[in-house]
Amino acid sequence: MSVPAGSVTTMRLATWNVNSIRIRADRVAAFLERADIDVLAMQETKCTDEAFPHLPFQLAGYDVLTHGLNQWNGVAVASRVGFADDVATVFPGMPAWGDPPAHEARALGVTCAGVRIWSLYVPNGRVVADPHYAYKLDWLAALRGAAADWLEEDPEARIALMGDWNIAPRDEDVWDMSLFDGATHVSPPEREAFRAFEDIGFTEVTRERVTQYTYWDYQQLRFPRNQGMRIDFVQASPALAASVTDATIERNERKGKGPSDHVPVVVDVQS
DNA sequence: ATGGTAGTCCGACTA
Repeated sequence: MSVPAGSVTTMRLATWNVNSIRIRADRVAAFLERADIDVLAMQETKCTDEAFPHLPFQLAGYDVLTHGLNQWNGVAVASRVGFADDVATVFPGMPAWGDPPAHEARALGVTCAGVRIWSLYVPNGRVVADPHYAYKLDWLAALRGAAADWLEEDPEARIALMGDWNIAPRDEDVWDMSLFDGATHVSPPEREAFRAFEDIGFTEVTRERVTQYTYWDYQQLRFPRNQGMRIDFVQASPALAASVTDATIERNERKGKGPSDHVPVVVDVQS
């Protein structure tokens, strides 16, 4: 980014659950170019670091840092403004899962042009009675604790917690609340876990700027009927939230051949 | 029409 000193420039950040990057790399790279994105946080890449398709991103002018262990989960960040060397694949206190317990590939922290980006794939939870649900709440509580510590260390830090939160924080974030009675994504404890980021100073910066679902199930003609959910969000630290100028949800990316079931969420920030 | 969608690695799991 070569600009005259003193001029105001903006940086476009985006997050997108790509639901397998190997079958969608060309489509994702084309979106980055078309939408003029500087940094993209991806979730559900569903591939190992070795298998990640870097070429389409390189051709579009992006470098990609990846964190994938197997065919499940997987996160990555593509940047055309570079990366600092402070890369993290877990946040402090992040819960492990499984037997033997291990950290899943659900978080990737990188710094791009002074913004600390966390690409996050919050555990789904499945059903309220499932151990995955408790894991989800533990994971969110640990993330909040870590984020509070980062802000305590540096109150001016520009931090973006962006990704697939697997939570619909408000009733209007699902098309029919009666169908979600007793389900995950809308339960009070999940909603409180999401809201509680406010208490440590974070602001969800897309809500006040755009109204749109971010996810439509592949089944039951959910997209043509606009029966979706809003579950992808950007929680910004105070310094970053203050520099946000716009936000969009790229609904058109759900159309056409071979879409992800999620669409990109874009945030413009002053650099 | 007793299925239904789409991804992974290849009958089952995840979302």
